[in-house]
Amino acid sequence: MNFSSKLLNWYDVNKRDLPWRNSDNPYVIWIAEVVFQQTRISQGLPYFNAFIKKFPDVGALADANEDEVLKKWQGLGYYSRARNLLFSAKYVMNELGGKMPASYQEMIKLKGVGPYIAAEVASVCFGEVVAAVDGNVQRVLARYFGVEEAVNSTKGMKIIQGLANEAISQFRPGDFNQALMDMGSGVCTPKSPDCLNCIFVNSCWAKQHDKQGVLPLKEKKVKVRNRYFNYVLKIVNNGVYLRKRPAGDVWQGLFEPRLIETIGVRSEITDLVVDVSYELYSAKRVLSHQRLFLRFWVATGDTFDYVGNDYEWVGVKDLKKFPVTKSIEQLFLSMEFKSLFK
DNA sequence: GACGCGTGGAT
DNA sequence: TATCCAAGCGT
Repeated sequence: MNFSSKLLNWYDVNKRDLPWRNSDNPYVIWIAEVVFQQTRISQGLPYFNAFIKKFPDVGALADANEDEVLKKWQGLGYYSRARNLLFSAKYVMNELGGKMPASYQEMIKLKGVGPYIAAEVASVCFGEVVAAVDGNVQRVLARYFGVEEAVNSTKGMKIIQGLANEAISQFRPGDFNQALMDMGSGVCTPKSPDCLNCIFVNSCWAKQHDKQGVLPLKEKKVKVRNRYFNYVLKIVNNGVYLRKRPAGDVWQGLFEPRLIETIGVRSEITDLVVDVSYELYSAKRVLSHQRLFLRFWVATGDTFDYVGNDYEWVGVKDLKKFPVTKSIEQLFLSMEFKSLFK
């Protein structure tokens, strides 16, 4: 039995029961693929469900404004995904007469849809024989076929794509793609793969050569940038003002208290922010591409120019009210100030 | 092709 | 605690 048939037999018994698995609605599959881009199932699942509930079809999404969409995305990360979804939904309504694309070539024209998502939607929804190569597929194929080229290099990606194109089922391309993903997610995992329970234990190149802990090879890391964020809280009418973060930076379009960014950890912040009652909390938060050092302050009195004119402040009616208690600390600890807007 | 983009779980 | 990294894509 060939690779594809064996894989599909395994999938028929072991496929995961996920909310979008029994759907061939391209809108639903599209949303799912975007939500779970670089994101674990456990982390994205509640967001996917809430998003589909709030925006059940492409028309509903297109009718939303950016704040509404971002609100459903808050806490998930990679916020340009949400903005691209909205942009593309409007594109579908305005340019495609409200009808979702019906092919790989049409799908990939959507902003935020690349080769992987286009192939996934096309194979699952339209039965197109196109291999969807993501991190899972890279790993499974690199190990099974013994690809020793770095999978994130151009050469390595072409090799993997070629192997996937050869292996894909002509009859069940969508199931094939999802089966490889389930295999990579549950059996052929990045660390300590479950080789003894793998159907390919006797034919996997990496297993035969004891290289399953080494493959797939990857090239270098991205560098991390340090930044220092000093948040200054001033309680006004039992609420705190938030601003919308500007374009071209982290947390774009989300809300935050008054921010003073410094070059390093600076004690002069007390010179900038006069009449500070106390430093509420000091912490650092590590992102994958930036290391943010966050410090929180509480300002009292009128000497601190809280309502600056350098950015858009939110109206008083939208303020979340809370007393100056430890709850603020917990609010910041959990970064929930991003979710103040209900 | 290189770089930027977010969060939370695992080790 | 520090590091890695998980269903990619846009610029």
